[in-house]
Amino acid sequence: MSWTDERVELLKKMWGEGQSASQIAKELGGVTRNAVIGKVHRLGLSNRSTGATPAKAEAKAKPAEPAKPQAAAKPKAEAKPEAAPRPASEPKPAAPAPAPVETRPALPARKQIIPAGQPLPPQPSANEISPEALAKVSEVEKKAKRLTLMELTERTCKWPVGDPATDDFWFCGLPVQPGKPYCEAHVGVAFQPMSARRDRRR
DNA sequence: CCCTGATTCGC
DNA sequence: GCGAATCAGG
Repeated sequence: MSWTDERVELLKKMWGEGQSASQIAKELGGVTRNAVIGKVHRLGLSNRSTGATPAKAEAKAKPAEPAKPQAAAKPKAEAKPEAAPRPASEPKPAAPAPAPVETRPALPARKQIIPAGQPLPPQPSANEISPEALAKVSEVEKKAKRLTLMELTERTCKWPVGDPATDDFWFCGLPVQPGKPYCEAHVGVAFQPMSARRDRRR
Protein backbone atom coordinates (compact mmCIF):
# COMPACT_ATOMS: atom_id res chain seq x y z
CA MET A 1 0.00 0.00 0.00
CA SER A 2 1.17 3.48 -0.71
CA TRP A 3 0.24 6.84 0.63
CA THR A 4 -2.14 8.03 -1.99
CA ASP A 5 -3.75 11.41 -1.69
CA GLU A 6 -6.92 9.92 -0.41
CA ARG A 7 -5.23 7.80 2.17
CA VAL A 8 -3.22 10.72 3.40
CA GLU A 9 -6.40 12.69 3.49
CA LEU A 10 -8.13 10.16 5.65
CA LEU A 11 -5.07 9.96 7.82
CA LYS A 12 -5.10 13.70 8.38
CA LYS A 13 -8.77 13.70 9.04
CA MET A 14 -8.73 10.91 11.56
CA TRP A 15 -5.59 12.13 13.25
CA GLY A 16 -7.21 15.48 13.55
CA GLU A 17 -10.20 13.88 15.13
CA GLY A 18 -8.00 12.43 17.76
CA GLN A 19 -8.16 8.88 16.52
CA SER A 20 -5.28 6.72 17.61
CA ALA A 21 -2.68 5.58 15.15
CA SER A 22 -3.80 2.01 15.47
CA GLN A 23 -7.37 2.89 14.73
CA ILE A 24 -6.30 4.86 11.71
CA ALA A 25 -4.20 1.96 10.58
CA LYS A 26 -7.14 -0.38 10.84
CA GLU A 27 -9.31 1.99 8.94
CA LEU A 28 -6.82 2.42 6.18
CA GLY A 29 -5.85 -1.17 6.02
CA GLY A 30 -2.61 -2.45 4.64
CA VAL A 31 -0.57 -0.46 7.08
CA THR A 32 0.48 -0.80 10.66
CA ARG A 33 0.16 1.82 13.30
CA ASN A 34 3.88 2.34 12.99
CA ALA A 35 3.45 3.28 9.39
CA VAL A 36 0.74 5.69 10.36
CA ILE A 37 2.82 7.28 13.04
CA GLY A 38 5.78 7.50 10.74
CA LYS A 39 3.67 9.20 8.13
CA VAL A 40 2.16 11.52 10.65
CA HIS A 41 5.59 12.70 11.59
CA ARG A 42 6.81 13.07 8.07
CA LEU A 43 3.74 15.12 7.34
CA GLY A 44 4.68 17.32 10.20
CA LEU A 45 1.38 16.96 11.96
CA SER A 46 2.58 15.63 15.19
CA ASN A 47 1.38 16.67 18.54
CA ARG A 48 -2.30 16.84 19.01
CA SER A 49 -3.19 18.25 22.35
CA THR A 50 -2.66 15.71 25.07
CA GLY A 51 -3.18 12.30 23.72
CA ALA A 52 -0.93 9.97 25.59
CA THR A 53 2.72 10.76 25.32
CA PRO A 54 3.28 14.34 24.37
CA ALA A 55 5.98 15.90 26.46
CA LYS A 56 9.29 14.51 25.45
CA ALA A 57 9.45 15.24 21.81
CA GLU A 58 10.17 18.81 22.75
CA ALA A 59 12.36 18.58 25.78
CA LYS A 60 15.24 17.44 23.73
CA ALA A 61 18.72 18.31 24.84
CA LYS A 62 21.16 18.30 21.99
CA PRO A 63 24.54 17.74 23.62
CA ALA A 64 26.73 17.24 20.59
CA GLU A 65 24.76 19.21 18.10
CA PRO A 66 26.97 21.98 16.75
CA ALA A 67 24.49 23.67 14.51
CA LYS A 68 20.92 22.82 13.81
CA PRO A 69 19.55 25.66 11.71
CA GLN A 70 16.30 23.96 10.87
CA ALA A 71 14.56 26.97 9.48
CA ALA A 72 11.06 26.27 10.58
CA ALA A 73 8.27 28.82 10.48
CA LYS A 74 7.09 28.54 6.94
CA PRO A 75 5.17 31.58 5.79
CA LYS A 76 2.88 29.14 4.04
CA ALA A 77 0.46 31.51 2.43
CA GLU A 78 -3.11 30.43 2.91
CA ALA A 79 -4.18 29.09 -0.40
CA LYS A 80 -7.72 28.79 0.80
CA PRO A 81 -9.03 32.23 1.72
CA GLU A 82 -12.63 31.13 1.97
CA ALA A 83 -14.20 29.70 5.03
CA ALA A 84 -13.03 26.19 5.53
CA PRO A 85 -12.76 26.02 9.26
CA ARG A 86 -10.83 23.18 10.76
CA PRO A 87 -12.81 22.58 13.90
CA ALA A 88 -10.66 20.88 16.42
CA SER A 89 -13.83 19.56 17.88
CA GLU A 90 -15.77 17.01 15.98
CA PRO A 91 -19.30 17.93 15.01
CA LYS A 92 -21.48 16.55 17.68
CA PRO A 93 -24.62 15.40 15.91
CA ALA A 94 -27.11 15.35 18.66
CA ALA A 95 -26.40 15.27 22.31
CA PRO A 96 -29.68 14.77 24.08
CA ALA A 97 -28.93 15.87 27.56
CA PRO A 98 -29.17 12.78 29.68
CA ALA A 99 -31.13 12.88 32.85
CA PRO A 100 -29.00 14.27 35.63
CA VAL A 101 -28.17 11.90 38.40
CA GLU A 102 -27.65 14.55 40.96
CA THR A 103 -31.13 14.47 42.34
CA ARG A 104 -31.27 11.94 45.09
CA PRO A 105 -34.86 11.30 46.08
CA ALA A 106 -35.34 9.65 49.41
CA LEU A 107 -37.07 6.88 47.62
CA PRO A 108 -35.42 5.22 44.67
CA ALA A 109 -38.04 5.41 42.02
CA ARG A 110 -37.38 3.30 38.98
CA LYS A 111 -38.48 5.56 36.30
CA GLN A 112 -35.64 6.30 33.94
CA ILE A 113 -37.13 5.52 30.63
CA ILE A 114 -34.87 5.14 27.68
CA PRO A 115 -35.52 8.09 25.43
CA ALA A 116 -36.22 6.08 22.36
CA GLY A 117 -38.55 7.28 19.70
CA GLN A 118 -38.14 4.12 17.73
CA PRO A 119 -38.25 0.53 18.82
CA LEU A 120 -34.72 -0.30 19.81
CA PRO A 121 -32.90 -3.37 18.60
CA PRO A 122 -32.79 -6.42 20.79
CA GLN A 123 -30.55 -4.52 23.10
CA PRO A 124 -30.62 -5.78 26.62
CA SER A 125 -33.53 -3.85 27.93
CA ALA A 126 -33.33 -1.64 30.93
CA ASN A 127 -36.06 -2.89 33.09
CA GLU A 128 -34.94 -3.03 36.62
CA ILE A 129 -31.53 -1.55 36.25
CA SER A 130 -30.40 1.02 38.72
CA PRO A 131 -30.57 4.56 37.43
CA GLU A 132 -26.98 4.74 38.51
CA ALA A 133 -25.92 2.09 36.07
CA LEU A 134 -27.93 3.61 33.28
CA ALA A 135 -26.50 7.01 33.87
CA LYS A 136 -23.07 5.51 33.85
CA VAL A 137 -23.76 3.93 30.53
CA SER A 138 -24.90 7.06 28.81
CA GLU A 139 -21.91 8.70 30.33
CA VAL A 140 -19.48 6.16 29.09
CA GLU A 141 -20.88 6.22 25.62
CA LYS A 142 -19.38 9.60 25.19
CA LYS A 143 -15.94 8.15 25.63
CA ALA A 144 -16.64 5.01 23.67
CA LYS A 145 -14.19 4.10 20.99
CA ARG A 146 -17.01 3.62 18.56
CA LEU A 147 -15.57 0.59 16.94
CA THR A 148 -16.92 -1.24 13.98
CA LEU A 149 -17.68 -4.90 14.07
CA MET A 150 -14.37 -5.70 12.51
CA GLU A 151 -12.44 -3.74 15.04
CA LEU A 152 -13.68 -5.66 18.02
CA THR A 153 -11.10 -7.71 19.81
CA GLU A 154 -11.00 -10.03 22.76
CA ARG A 155 -10.69 -7.11 25.07
CA THR A 156 -12.90 -4.44 23.60
CA CYS A 157 -16.38 -3.91 24.91
CA LYS A 158 -18.86 -5.44 22.50
CA TRP A 159 -21.81 -3.39 23.62
CA PRO A 160 -23.76 -2.23 20.59
CA VAL A 161 -24.98 1.32 20.41
CA GLY A 162 -27.50 2.69 18.02
CA ASP A 163 -29.52 1.10 15.31
CA PRO A 164 -27.68 -1.46 13.20
CA ALA A 165 -29.83 -0.39 10.29
CA THR A 166 -28.38 3.07 10.29
CA ASP A 167 -24.99 4.69 10.07
CA ASP A 168 -25.23 5.63 13.66
CA PHE A 169 -24.26 2.22 14.89
CA TRP A 170 -21.11 1.18 16.66
CA PHE A 171 -19.66 -0.82 19.46
CA CYS A 172 -18.49 0.65 22.70
CA GLY A 173 -14.94 -0.60 22.37
CA LEU A 174 -13.71 0.41 25.77
CA PRO A 175 -11.58 -2.01 27.73
CA VAL A 176 -13.59 -4.99 28.85
CA GLN A 177 -14.01 -6.22 32.34
CA PRO A 178 -11.73 -9.22 32.75
CA GLY A 179 -13.59 -12.28 31.62
CA LYS A 180 -16.57 -10.29 30.42
CA PRO A 181 -17.55 -9.21 26.96
CA TYR A 182 -18.36 -5.71 28.08
CA CYS A 183 -16.72 -2.80 29.79
CA GLU A 184 -17.51 -2.09 33.38
CA ALA A 185 -20.41 0.22 32.67
CA HIS A 186 -22.05 -2.13 30.23
CA VAL A 187 -21.50 -5.16 32.37
CA GLY A 188 -23.53 -3.27 34.90
CA VAL A 189 -26.60 -3.25 32.73
CA ALA A 190 -25.97 -6.45 30.86
CA PHE A 191 -25.89 -8.78 33.78
CA GLN A 192 -28.83 -8.33 36.02
CA PRO A 193 -29.15 -10.20 39.27
CA MET A 194 -32.21 -11.92 37.85
CA SER A 195 -34.93 -10.45 39.90
CA ALA A 196 -38.47 -10.05 38.75
CA ARG A 197 -38.50 -12.92 36.40
CA ARG A 198 -41.48 -14.65 37.78
CA ASP A 199 -44.28 -12.95 35.95
CA ARG A 200 -44.60 -16.07 33.88
CA ARG A 201 -46.05 -18.53 36.25
CA ARG A 202 -47.92 -21.61 35.32
C1' DC B 1 -0.83 -6.79 30.12
C1' DC B 2 -2.61 -3.80 26.75
C1' DC B 3 -2.55 0.43 24.95
C1' DT B 4 -0.42 5.00 23.29
C1' DG B 5 2.93 7.94 20.48
C1' DA B 6 8.21 8.90 19.41
C1' DT B 7 12.46 7.79 17.39
C1' DT B 8 15.85 5.37 14.88
C1' DC B 9 17.76 3.62 10.88
C1' DG B 10 18.22 0.15 7.06
C1' DC B 11 16.00 -0.10 2.95
C1' DG C 1 9.93 8.42 1.76
C1' DC C 2 8.82 4.34 4.15
C1' DG C 3 7.92 1.52 8.24
C1' DA C 4 9.67 -2.41 11.48
C1' DA C 5 12.00 -2.42 15.51
C1' DT C 6 12.61 -0.33 19.40
C1' DC C 7 11.91 2.85 23.02
C1' DA C 8 9.20 5.11 26.59
C1' DG C 9 4.96 6.50 29.05
C1' DG C 10 0.16 5.41 30.82
